[in-house]
Amino acid sequence: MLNEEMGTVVTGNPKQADIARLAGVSQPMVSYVLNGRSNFSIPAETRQRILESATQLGYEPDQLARSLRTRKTRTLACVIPDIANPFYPMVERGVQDVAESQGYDLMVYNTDGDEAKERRCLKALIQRRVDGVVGVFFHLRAHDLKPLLTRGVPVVRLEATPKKVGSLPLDSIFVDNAAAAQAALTYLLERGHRQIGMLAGNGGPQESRRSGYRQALAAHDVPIDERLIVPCALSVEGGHFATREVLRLASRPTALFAVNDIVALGAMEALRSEGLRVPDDVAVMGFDDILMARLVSPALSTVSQFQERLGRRATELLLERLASESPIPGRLVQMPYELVIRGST
Amino acid sequence: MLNEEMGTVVTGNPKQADIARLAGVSQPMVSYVLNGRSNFSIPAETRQRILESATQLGYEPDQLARSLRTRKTRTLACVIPDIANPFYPMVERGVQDVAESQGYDLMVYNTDGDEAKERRCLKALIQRRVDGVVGVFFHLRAHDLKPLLTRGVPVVRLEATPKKVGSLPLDSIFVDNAAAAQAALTYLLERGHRQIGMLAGNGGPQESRRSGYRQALAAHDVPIDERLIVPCALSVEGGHFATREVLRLASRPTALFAVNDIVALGAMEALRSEGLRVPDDVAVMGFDDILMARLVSPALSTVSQFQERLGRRATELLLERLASESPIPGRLVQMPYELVIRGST
DNA sequence: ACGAATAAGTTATACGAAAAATTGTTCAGC
DNA sequence: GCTGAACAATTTTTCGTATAACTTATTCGT
Repeated sequence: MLNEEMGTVVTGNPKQADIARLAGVSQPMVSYVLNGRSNFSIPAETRQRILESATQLGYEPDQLARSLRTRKTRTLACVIPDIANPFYPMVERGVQDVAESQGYDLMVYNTDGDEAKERRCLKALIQRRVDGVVGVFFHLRAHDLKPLLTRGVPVVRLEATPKKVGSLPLDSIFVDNAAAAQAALTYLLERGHRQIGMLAGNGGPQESRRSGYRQALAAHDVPIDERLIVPCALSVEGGHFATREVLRLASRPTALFAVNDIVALGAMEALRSEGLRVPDDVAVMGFDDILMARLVSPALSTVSQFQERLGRRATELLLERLASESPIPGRLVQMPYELVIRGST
Repeated sequence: MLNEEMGTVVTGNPKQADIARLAGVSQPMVSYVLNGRSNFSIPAETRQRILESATQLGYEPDQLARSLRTRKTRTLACVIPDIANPFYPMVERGVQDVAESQGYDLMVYNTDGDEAKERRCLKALIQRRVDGVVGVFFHLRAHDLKPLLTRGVPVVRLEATPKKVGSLPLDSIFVDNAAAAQAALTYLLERGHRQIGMLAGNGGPQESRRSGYRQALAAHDVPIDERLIVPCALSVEGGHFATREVLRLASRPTALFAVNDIVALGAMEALRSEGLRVPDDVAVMGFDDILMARLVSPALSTVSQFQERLGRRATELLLERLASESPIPGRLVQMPYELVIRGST
């Protein structure tokens, strides 16, 4: 298309300068009108002319340029280990919905709980100048997040245990995993189980859940048989395999507590393939309450963490900081869990 | 901290200009060294001085400024209906992995298959100057994507039917859902089923699957009983409810074909609650092969679309365009499906 | 010894929008 | 008639980086 003034061909996107030329005003005038924030009045006729030129050219503002100038990207980041882990989609959805409601877009990073990836991700967050971060970090501690925090980027961590708070813009939102695991175990103990296997790996919230397991047994004066605590990969196959292991023991357990629902499903699969009935021969308890839990049969007893609410609340904390002018000291927010008893126990 | 030259307080992030001052060179020199792309040589000593100054100040490049200048954001967008739908996490993961391997970060948008949200999303993609988009669009057609495409932003659509290709940078990658549904139905027909119910709603790929259902019946000269085609919401509850409906019919089906696995699981739930055995009383066939499918018992027969591969391949197509200097005409790529027979049929 | 080529920089400008500073003009008040 | 608000709009500067274009010595071939 041709520009009437000079006959030059206009490549690329129309910008405010193009609108200005067409409307016969200056570029800043266009900016003022389009953003509606000028401390002085603009004649309705001029305003109209500018708006019309804008639509005529099909103008779309360049967020990059705007962000560079304003130092705000209207972008949040959601850092999680793995979106393919059924626990996280609902978390992300919660984050997304709250972010979107306030006009923020979302970047998503999968770290696989890998330290190198977490660090790479951190660097990307800094360089991209995201406005805020909600994330699950298995390796990065408050100290590692400092480069972000001191640059004024608030972070909300999703945690499994209470964390110390400081003055940096770092909040922690947590479900007390140890207490939740203890509640689950207590239920099994009260149902009369004494030989209870635990399937868990290392890292992340698994430690807290295992310690909840220990505390519950101790509280009921049940001696802890270390052989019943079986290391296990966080997958269906991991649960399957670990269950076969534990069934070989002379002191075969009457109940299994899996570190999460995926592992629990693997356990149920293994039990079924061994011809054992759930819950009559072996009871199974999971953790997380993913969608699948209520759909298997028998339906899986588990501990719900209300993942979507977790994501929503975390993002609310973040947005609160972004809205507030005065600095807010670090906060620690506890979120509820709920023991969900179904057919598997 | 103080700047030695003027005693001014340095707020904000260190920038190249700060490094330059510290190293006693000009800002462009810093840019040249840090990016390693100068057509002229730089003495090792100067280079060293600059690099040291950079690390000393804890410099992190500003992607915003860089993107504004280079017109590249190294950002891809992944547009999907709902990450909480178990079909999509693996797609996203595939996209993410390929994107990451080439140094691209990912923005994720959930549209809920809602037209207004799809349009809002489109606007955001334009304004943010993402480098490319892979997405599932239920409402936006090629024409609607033009604002993106003419601005040079390539798009890869995930589809359920073959699409026309043009000269714009728009690719379609599809699994022939009609053929896949037909294959699933053919299997049921060959197993002797004649009364086969279909649970499906409207929109998206559901139309293709329903038409595959019709074609298969027609090909086997089985008259189509419209009452067996039950409208159904895309959820476990939807499947449950629709199944109860279909069981009320005088001509009760001996098999059910659900439009996706979630609905199929709802159907199995309903059948179980009615005291019917799967597959002996009623066989159930799903679609998608989500993780859950193989974990329920009986395990669900279904049609796999290899979601992760879908996401990976789509992103590869996108990156191919971004890497290529010469324009590439629109492409249409067919991806395989696979009938997965398990215990439910 | 001369011009050309090279080394090692510097200066200037663009990217697009927003914010700050500046220039005119009009008009009220004295 | 003059000062100074009030207004209307313009011009300039800024954000941080990349890159083209230009400068100044120094070296080198002939």
